[in-house]
Amino acid sequence: MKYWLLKSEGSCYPISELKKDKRTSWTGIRNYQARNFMMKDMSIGDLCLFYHSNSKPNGVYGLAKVSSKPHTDETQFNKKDDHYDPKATKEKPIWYCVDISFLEAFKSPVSLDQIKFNTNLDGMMVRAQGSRLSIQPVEEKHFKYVVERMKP
DNA sequence: GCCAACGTTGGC
DNA sequence: GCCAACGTTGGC
Repeated sequence: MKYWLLKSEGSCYPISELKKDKRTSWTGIRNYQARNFMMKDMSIGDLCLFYHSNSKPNGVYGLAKVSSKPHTDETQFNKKDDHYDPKATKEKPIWYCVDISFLEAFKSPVSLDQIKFNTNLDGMMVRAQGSRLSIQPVEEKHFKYVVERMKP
């Protein structure tokens, strides 16, 4: 069992949308490191912190679970999609994604400020300056601590 | 809206 | 393979 943090722009696809959809394909990832996490390291049942960036406040808004093996991200072939990649072909896809399922929307988010100033979360990747990676591995102790709502 | 950090591209 | 230029992300 592994733990992850998935970033989404709050205005783009918030946890409330995932709650409605129940399940979605995590498409549009166009970064090799993030893609490789999905292709090689994620397993069905892994738990994910659902993080909103560009929000007020930024932070973890809920939980999701990996619910499929990696498969091709169809948006790479769609010219009308924001994430269209002209270099990708059906024969040689470049981008992959997994499906995730809704687990929980927090009543109140665990804000980035709370995460930053809590010594129990020292070393958590999302705290690092300039950390732009949209899929991040999370240590079990950090995951559990956030889920327990920052209580000791 | 600004801008620092960082990933990607492309010329050499 | 280097690195400058450029585009994007994301916190503020």
